[in-house]
Amino acid sequence: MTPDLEAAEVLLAVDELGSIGRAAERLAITQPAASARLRSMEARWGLTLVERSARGSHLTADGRAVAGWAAAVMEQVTAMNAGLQALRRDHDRDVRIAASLTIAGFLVPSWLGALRSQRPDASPQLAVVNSAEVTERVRAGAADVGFIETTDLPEDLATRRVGTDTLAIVAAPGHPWASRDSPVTAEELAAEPLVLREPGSGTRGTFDSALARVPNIALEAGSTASLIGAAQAGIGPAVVSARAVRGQLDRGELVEVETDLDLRRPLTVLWSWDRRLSATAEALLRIATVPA
Amino acid sequence: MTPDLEAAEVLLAVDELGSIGRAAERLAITQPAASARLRSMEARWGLTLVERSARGSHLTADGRAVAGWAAAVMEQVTAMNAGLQALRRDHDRDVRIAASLTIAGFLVPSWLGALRSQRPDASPQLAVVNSAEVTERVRAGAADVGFIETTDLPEDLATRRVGTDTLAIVAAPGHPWASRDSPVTAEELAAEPLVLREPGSGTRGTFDSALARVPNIALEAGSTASLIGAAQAGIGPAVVSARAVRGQLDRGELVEVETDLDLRRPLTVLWSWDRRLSATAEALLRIATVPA
DNA sequence: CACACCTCATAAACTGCGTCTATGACTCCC
DNA sequence: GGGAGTCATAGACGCAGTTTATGAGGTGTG
Repeated sequence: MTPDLEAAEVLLAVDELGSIGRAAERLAITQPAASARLRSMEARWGLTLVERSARGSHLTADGRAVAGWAAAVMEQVTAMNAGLQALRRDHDRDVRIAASLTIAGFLVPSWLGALRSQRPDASPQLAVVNSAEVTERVRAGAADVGFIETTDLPEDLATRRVGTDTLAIVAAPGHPWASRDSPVTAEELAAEPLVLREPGSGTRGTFDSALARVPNIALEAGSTASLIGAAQAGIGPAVVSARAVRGQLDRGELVEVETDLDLRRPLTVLWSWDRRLSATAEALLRIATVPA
Repeated sequence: MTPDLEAAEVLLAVDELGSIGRAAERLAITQPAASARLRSMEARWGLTLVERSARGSHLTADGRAVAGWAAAVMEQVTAMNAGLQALRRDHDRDVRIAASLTIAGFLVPSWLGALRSQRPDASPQLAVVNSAEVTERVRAGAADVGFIETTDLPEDLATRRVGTDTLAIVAAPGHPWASRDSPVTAEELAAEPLVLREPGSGTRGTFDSALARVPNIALEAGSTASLIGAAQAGIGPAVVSARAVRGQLDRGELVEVETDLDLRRPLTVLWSWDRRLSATAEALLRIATVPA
């Protein structure tokens, strides 16, 4: 089901280096091994991805398309690895990060990747907790920097805006709202049974205050994946971070429903005035607060 | 370097099914195998991802974060597989798709994934060629549907808007433009040596006509990856599809430069009036033209 | 024009990882 | 206290992918 990843790595290396042998060297395997990986991938799919010649190898048109997809895969894999590495409770860490689930899921791994390339020596530590707990940890010094997605910021901590998260209302393609032309109003939203995160989460807080009413609950769940699954299953429209459903929207598995409500919320980084940030923490801050 | 993918699959299945044994069943392996995969992943990273109990297993907080990242990875893998499958020159295919590189790279695989889930029997065939060639193939009947990203549409074919692609001007963080507050003007763009796609590509065509001048070339390359690499290396600002650099922007490896120019362009699907579309082709069309 | 140098492919042996079968320990619940 | 579920452990097996060693083909050069 999930093969070819090593082969895809070879493909990318060949694209960059122009030769199977040098690609092998880069990946620290022998040339026949690299060759075999490529050949088995080509055989599996019945495609010719690489044009071999006596003066090196270059990708075919198909190969270039596949390389593009492979790069996207590798990007996610790298992000996951960066996240995993940071999740490890380590001895000599450099930056202790606390982040809420949404930010940890969709932004932190990218930042960690960038941090790692800027400062290979850095060993960040990541804790994934809810927004309130993030604030608490930063205040207590258990985390050096914290990332939250709530609108009300603590007064006693240093804050800086790092971006915007937009909530999306998404419905299965068969849902009546999927084919509306007019935005859904707050009244309608309050009347419809919805699929929501649990109270206490930043996502839910944002939605509740934008709605200014008590929502009607079809299902409450703690993980984004569950919400998405429920919406797809037709249990009801779900309210989730737009970033989390980009794939499903592109694929037409879910449809975004327009609304009157302002569902944007600032993403904020927190740190304590009292403690000075390490150089690594400052670098992370700089990466995160890139001029959007 | 790229391990744990099978372990990540187990993790996702455990999250969904609540038990290692049932996860194993879903993945068509035995329970000890699934257990071993998980344990080796946990050992590798020094984390506890799954809380085992006599009444089943559920993810820890760390596990939930990892599962989110894993889902993103699997999504890309699925997209790549769908693309690979469609790339295969097949005998009994159902829809022959032609798409330009940008669309093939970032949208088609998602659509194919959705198509596959709607019509598991479908066997789409994908050709990745430039915009002019796409039109030609549809006209000649060598492709059933074509996707292009140029503004001038052929009069003799049926067309429908499927979305918008926005070009982004991106520069390395060290580049002077990276820290500007004012948009870059057409004059400035024309004066600066830029990293661009080759003439004839849809991307280049859009840029040239928006610029309405002859650009100054720092480097011309045929693949998006090369452009990105060149921009990161500081050879000059690059002009690429915004979708292609989302990761680099999030990670702060590149910075988007604001501009006066309108760099949006419609994405269009083409087909021939003469030939009737297969049911599968129609389904694909419906997926692609989801109400944005 | 021949030789050196690069490319990639082939062949055979080996290593080891991951899997399966079989079993056991534990917890919960009736 | 038995039964039904959970997951872990142990040992044997099989095979996939690797390495080393070699060969074949094209390119360029003195």
